[in-house]
Amino acid sequence: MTQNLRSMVERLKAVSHPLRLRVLALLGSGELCVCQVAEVLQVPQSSVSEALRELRRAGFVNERKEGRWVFVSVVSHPNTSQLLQGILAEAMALVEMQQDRERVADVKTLGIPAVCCKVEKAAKAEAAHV
Amino acid sequence: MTQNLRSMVERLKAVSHPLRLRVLALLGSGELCVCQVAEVLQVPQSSVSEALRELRRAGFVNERKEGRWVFVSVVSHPNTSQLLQGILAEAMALVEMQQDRERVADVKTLGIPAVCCKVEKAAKAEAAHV
DNA sequence: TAGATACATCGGAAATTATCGAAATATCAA
DNA sequence: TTGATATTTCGATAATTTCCGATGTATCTA
Repeated sequence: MTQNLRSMVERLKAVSHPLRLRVLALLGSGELCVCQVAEVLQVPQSSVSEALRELRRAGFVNERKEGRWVFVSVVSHPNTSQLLQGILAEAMALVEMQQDRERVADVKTLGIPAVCCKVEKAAKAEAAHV
Repeated sequence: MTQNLRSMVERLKAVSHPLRLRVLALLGSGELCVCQVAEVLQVPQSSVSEALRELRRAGFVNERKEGRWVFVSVVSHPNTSQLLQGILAEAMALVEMQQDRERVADVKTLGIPAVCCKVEKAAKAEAAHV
């Protein structure tokens, strides 16, 4: 709101990208840490990190550090512009996003250590195909 | 609505561009012909034409041919998605757009011939700096 | 018909963006 | 401290986008 043309275009560019829009829609269901996002979307961590950087620059997501982990979420609704609300609502309604949400549910029930910590993740994977 | 990720990204890309967003916001105030848009924004006709092509592909604007002129307008509101409404509302509120709207008022009162037809336009320009 | 003109498309060089492995940074745990 | 690890930043190529003059197309008028 009350911004200029350039900044509005930058904000729109931030979501004009498949991965970045997927990440935003994913966070629409609640806070996640970076490795959870990478796990759900099955993309390199560096790509997720860069996507989040752009979404942060656009003012769409917040970050919260907790030790080694960085938790990201959509900015709180009082400050949310009508623009973000419209984009988020429509993105979350996409068919592709429902699959992502299913994977989020799994990842959340497993918990962060099983998803993000290498050793526990490896152990879980091993147990999966005995 | 009820679209896929790819098409939503394409629609967002269509407005992630200064000229295209300006054109959309301009049409938010009402129908104009292509040459009026070019005159108001002071950009080459080919650029306006290309901008409108993208906005049309994205489903944001309609066209209506009348002889040599092509009139363009924002798609009618019943079919308008929440996404377009949010983008249009925010774009029309930008400071840059108020200046554009002032120029639109001038252009509309002059009428299409004085703005678009080369001979009348030249006569008007000549009269302006006698 | 011929000329004028509103608009669309084309060409193609310049600028921007995407992508992801590799290296850097920061935090934990032993 | 040393090693492990979650995340960010860097590098560098590939792909895409931007931009506008030149050309093409369709419609008007004389």
